[in-house]
Amino acid sequence: MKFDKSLIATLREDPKEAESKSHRILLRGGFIRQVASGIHTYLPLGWRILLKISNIIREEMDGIGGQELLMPAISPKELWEESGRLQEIGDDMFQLKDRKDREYCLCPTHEEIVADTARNMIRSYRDLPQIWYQIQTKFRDEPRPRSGVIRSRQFIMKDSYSLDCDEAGLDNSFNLHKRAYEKIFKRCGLDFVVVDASGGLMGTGESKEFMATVAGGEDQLAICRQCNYRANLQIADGKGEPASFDDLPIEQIATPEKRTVEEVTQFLRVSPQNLVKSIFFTAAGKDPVLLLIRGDYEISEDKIQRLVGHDYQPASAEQIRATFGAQPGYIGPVGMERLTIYADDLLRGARGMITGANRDGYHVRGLNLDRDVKIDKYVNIRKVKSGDRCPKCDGEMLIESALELGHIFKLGTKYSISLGANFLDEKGNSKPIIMGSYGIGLERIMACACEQKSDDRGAVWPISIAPFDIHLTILNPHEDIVSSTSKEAIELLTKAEFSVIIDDRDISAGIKFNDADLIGIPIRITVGPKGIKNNQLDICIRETGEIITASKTELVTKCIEIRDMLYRRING
RNA sequence: CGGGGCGUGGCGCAGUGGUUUAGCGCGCAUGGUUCGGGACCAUGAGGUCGUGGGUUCAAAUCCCACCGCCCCGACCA
Repeated sequence: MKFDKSLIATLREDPKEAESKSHRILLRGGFIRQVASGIHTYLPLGWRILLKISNIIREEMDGIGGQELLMPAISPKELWEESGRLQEIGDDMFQLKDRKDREYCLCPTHEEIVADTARNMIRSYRDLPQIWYQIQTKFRDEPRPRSGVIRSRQFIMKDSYSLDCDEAGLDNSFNLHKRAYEKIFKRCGLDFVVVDASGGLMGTGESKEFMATVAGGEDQLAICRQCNYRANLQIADGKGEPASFDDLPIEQIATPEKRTVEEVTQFLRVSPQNLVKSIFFTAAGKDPVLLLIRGDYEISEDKIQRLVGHDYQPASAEQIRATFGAQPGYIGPVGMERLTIYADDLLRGARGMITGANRDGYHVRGLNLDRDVKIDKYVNIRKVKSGDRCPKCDGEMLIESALELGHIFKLGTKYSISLGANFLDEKGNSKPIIMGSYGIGLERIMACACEQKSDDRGAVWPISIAPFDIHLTILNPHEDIVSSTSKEAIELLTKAEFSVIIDDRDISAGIKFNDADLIGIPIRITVGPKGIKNNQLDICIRETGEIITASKTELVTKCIEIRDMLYRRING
């Protein structure tokens, strides 16, 4: 492909809207173009990367017996009402009407369509197991798209779905996906870890996330320094140190305008460990719960929702005032026997604690959990913090920021039951199909490669997903000797099945080199009059900056060597 | 949804009530000189100053409303 005839517009300056590394590089290098918030055009260079990624994914999905199909991006609203997810997904769902006023959703994922297909096509245990997958555009009306392509409202996902007769079959499909995913991300040249994750709205079954460790990622992981325990911070468990203080009689103390843990600890000159935070959760039509946690920890909403249900949310200030007779910041468990109270297990037996007095401007001190409060249950509802001990091996836990590349879930029967996707087993009994669902964000792989592999000059694409293998930079293209040599080189390289982008623009060398660095093709070959005089072409490896010289006759062999070396570096 | 910021040729910006045709750098077009890490000269094209209303003799500039985009937070299969 010729550079000057292609739709590549590199920008000299960073576009002002781009903040994250990947967003800057993708915009500046002409890989993507933003059309609206969270909605992008993938320009030829970016699209070639996404196609390379798709091919790797296809190979590995086909390798585990996946069958590729394509479901519609648009679907009748009723399907989502049937599964109950219209309400769960809420405003994140893009919706539209046709000319007859019939209502549709733009699919954010496809469990409902899969279950609908299965209920019509799967009859017998003999039809199972199945793995269906597609590579398709998804829509989610994110409240805040960010970081370019990392959190967008329209994006490409490989989603697959497994259908099995029983749990053992699901385990098998799940493990097949786990291994395929490990191969996929490795082949894309990324550094990643597999962590325990929360099913969220997908269900409560086992789930694993494939996380790339990057600075400024959207998610946080708790990772043990010693063993292999690693989990999404939302669900991670850790051992903390219990803390207890002097046993004193309970008394009210004035804490005017001191609401937050920080304000109260400063005002009373105590440590955050000495405080008990009270968090009130409510759900429509259900009894509210009061949750207690020590001041030096944050609650994990995920753990709480697992405990009480996904419909529970933090209460509004009005609900808090109505129940406790005090403003948020001054509420506490004392005298609230009529409420269900769950306390974090680190608070078990704690004495001499400080908490809200259910009176504006006052806290109580000398709180003894065993003596002064009726705790219904002690459970772990806190987020791990750096320095906590690993639940498996007691090693030190670290918190790292990460980017979610893929997520695999054991759905079980959530969708097959709600949509009536059943099969007949050997004995002729009708049973719900056991499902799993498995997603990979394609643009996130592309962005992640930027985040992890680029340098201050621009992108450094892993050769497996690079838009081209070779960037041919032709200097002084009008000199006959240069043009004839470069023609020969192109012919040789093309014959050897390299994909080549050819830059013979009549502009200064520096621009061409800088563009090549920015675009980040793994191998750059320079053809110029100086080299030709010495019968040599320069081959530059983008990743290392290493320059290897080759004569025309050696060119192809050396490029093959370098390409193989770059692949070995990825695949080991 | 809360807080902050920004909308002026393709990109980055200046101009914040009164110099006739709204500037600058980059890019773009034409011609010429250059040519191994963002060269130079000359000429030229390109703008409803986000949108709508208002104030004024006069608005990119002041006021009001709306829209869009970015960042932090809330949220996030």
